[in-house]
Amino acid sequence: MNDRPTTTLDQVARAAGVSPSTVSRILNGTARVSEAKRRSVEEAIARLDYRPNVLAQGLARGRSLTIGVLTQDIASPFYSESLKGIEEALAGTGYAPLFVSGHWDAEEESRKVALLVDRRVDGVIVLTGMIPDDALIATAERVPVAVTGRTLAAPHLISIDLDHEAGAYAATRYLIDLGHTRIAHLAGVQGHADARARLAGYRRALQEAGIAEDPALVVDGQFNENGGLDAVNGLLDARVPFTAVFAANDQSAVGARLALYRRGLRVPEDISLVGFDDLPGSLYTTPPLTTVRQPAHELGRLAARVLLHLIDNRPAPALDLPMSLIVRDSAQAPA
Amino acid sequence: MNDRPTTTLDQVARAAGVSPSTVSRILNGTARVSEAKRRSVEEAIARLDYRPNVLAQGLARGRSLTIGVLTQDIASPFYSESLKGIEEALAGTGYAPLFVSGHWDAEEESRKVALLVDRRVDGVIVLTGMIPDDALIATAERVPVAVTGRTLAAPHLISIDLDHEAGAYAATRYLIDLGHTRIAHLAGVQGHADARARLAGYRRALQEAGIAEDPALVVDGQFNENGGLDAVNGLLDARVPFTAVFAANDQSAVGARLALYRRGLRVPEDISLVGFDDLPGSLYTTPPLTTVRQPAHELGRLAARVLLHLIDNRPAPALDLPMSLIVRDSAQAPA
DNA sequence: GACAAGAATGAAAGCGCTTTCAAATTGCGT
DNA sequence: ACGCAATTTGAAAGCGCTTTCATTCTTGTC
Repeated sequence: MNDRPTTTLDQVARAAGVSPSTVSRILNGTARVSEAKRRSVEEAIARLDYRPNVLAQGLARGRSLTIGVLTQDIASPFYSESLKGIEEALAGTGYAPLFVSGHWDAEEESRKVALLVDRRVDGVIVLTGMIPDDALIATAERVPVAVTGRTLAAPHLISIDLDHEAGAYAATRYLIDLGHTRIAHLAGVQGHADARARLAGYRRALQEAGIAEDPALVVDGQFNENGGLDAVNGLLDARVPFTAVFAANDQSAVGARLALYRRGLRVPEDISLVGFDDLPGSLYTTPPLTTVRQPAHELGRLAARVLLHLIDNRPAPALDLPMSLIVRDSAQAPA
Repeated sequence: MNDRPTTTLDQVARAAGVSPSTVSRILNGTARVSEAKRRSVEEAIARLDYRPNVLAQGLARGRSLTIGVLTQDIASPFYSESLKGIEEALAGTGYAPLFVSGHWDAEEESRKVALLVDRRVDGVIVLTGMIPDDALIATAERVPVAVTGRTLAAPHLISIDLDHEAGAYAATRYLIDLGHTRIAHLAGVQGHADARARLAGYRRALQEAGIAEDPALVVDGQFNENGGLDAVNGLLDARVPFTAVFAANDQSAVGARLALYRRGLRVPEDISLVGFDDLPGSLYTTPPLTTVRQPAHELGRLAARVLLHLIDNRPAPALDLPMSLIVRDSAQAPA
């Protein structure tokens, strides 16, 4: 660019015949100012179309009015709901969210968090992720942090976790109560905490029902469509008998559903299917998917609110968010 | 926060026994510096764990290294692909994207653009939207703008548009070539330019094929799942005969598909279905959706690249991106 | 009507960095 | 060994705003 006719606070001050301090005071309501000057300044602001430079304000005040948000994939149907929740919670507070993606890579996540810190964000929200606890605790020494998907306590750090184990238990239990005993599980990404917890819930439900776990029934679903597709194909090819599948997330459930469709297996008449997450789209799959609802949107909202409280040292609001089974049409009693 | 032990460039300079200018020069490679000082400064930086304050840099240089991105809904499956493309194109350039959402409201879009300008972003990308052309041209006077979804020419403003009419024509033509003559169209949001263009393409294909347009066949699909669902239900309830539906976007196609499923109508055996957009999920619907591919990801990438070129006055790269019909399994010749 | 207390205002320093400008250093030719 | 140009370096002035501190102007009080 070449031509940028930005008008500054000094110009406004001069135009209004007052000092810069006065203009600043009026802008921020920092102190009482005589009606006459106020009017004259406001007039000058309007006339010159003056807009404060947020960067300069940030530098002077030592706060950027920006919240850094580390997500894994900005296009992930699940996390983007949380982003939306964050955006919503921040709307009207003056803070703007700065989103960065870690792509499920601890290294990259660390780099991105560093980027946020370099930009002097006033707080950081970490939506799950593989970044180690210590790294998080360390950044919490420089800037308040709110993290989801793990339980962790440290100064200037607050964590919000949901009970994935319980959610998975409820889903599996539901299938068992329907009469299923051969329930396949499409497990999530190895090493991912949520994946582990969901598997554990699946196991506990089986165990409580006195159903011996068949290792052949738990296969890798990768948390994505293609993984679910491959997993079910594998099961079918290996002729492992099953009447239901509990997918570790909706995306792999959708993949599973397609695999079944291709083999001419009907859902839920031949095979019952239950997912996890309750993505917006899961309401419109054929048939609509029975799934465990994760309040992604609320989670984002809550994380943002909690962080704001942390930033100005107010006591944090309540932190519990429920998981709930949403019964739709993709599961029924086995034939 | 209370304790923030940020180390500054001055401290580094003092620790290394040089002037701040020298440190700055080393940091930015702005000028040659003796090997000895360089080493000493680098050592000090490492020892103090110094990280430049990007805000301060921005203020001093007059550029924030931030690109503002106006999208409509950060959780939209379509636009988030573009966001990802933008993120990708910006990675490694030093620029970070600042995403804001306009929610398809001209007013809100304007406010959000203002917010971006106040934050002194170095450029703005507008992903479609309802904000009027003049408003865009006006902001282009303060900061370079790249806008998609419309054709517009102005200083410091570049637009990238795709040929929606042609895409819709191709989709409709495909159905006609398959032998369909009763083709319903689930139109997009009223007043939305893309919606209009797609409707026009549908009409042109019909016309060229000598098929008289039946007004009863074009219904409002609202660009979303529920709209598609309602639209098809309406069609079915009104007993309007049709053998195929061309939805103005994939989301409404998914809704349509569910409506058909609920009525026991098979896709594609009974009704053929074609969408528009090629969302990531459309590959996994049952059956996989035949649709017009919009290169959302590439569009984002291109917009970002073009903007970067605009920012430093380099000639812009080529701007054409193709729409293409992706044939999958949701359409076939009528029974 | 004089004086202390309070309110409104401005001067100036500073936030952390870049960059111009001038001074100090170096190298080189002769 | 000397002078000049080419380098390297530092001082200092911003970038646009906030905020402390001191000053001036009002009030209210006796």
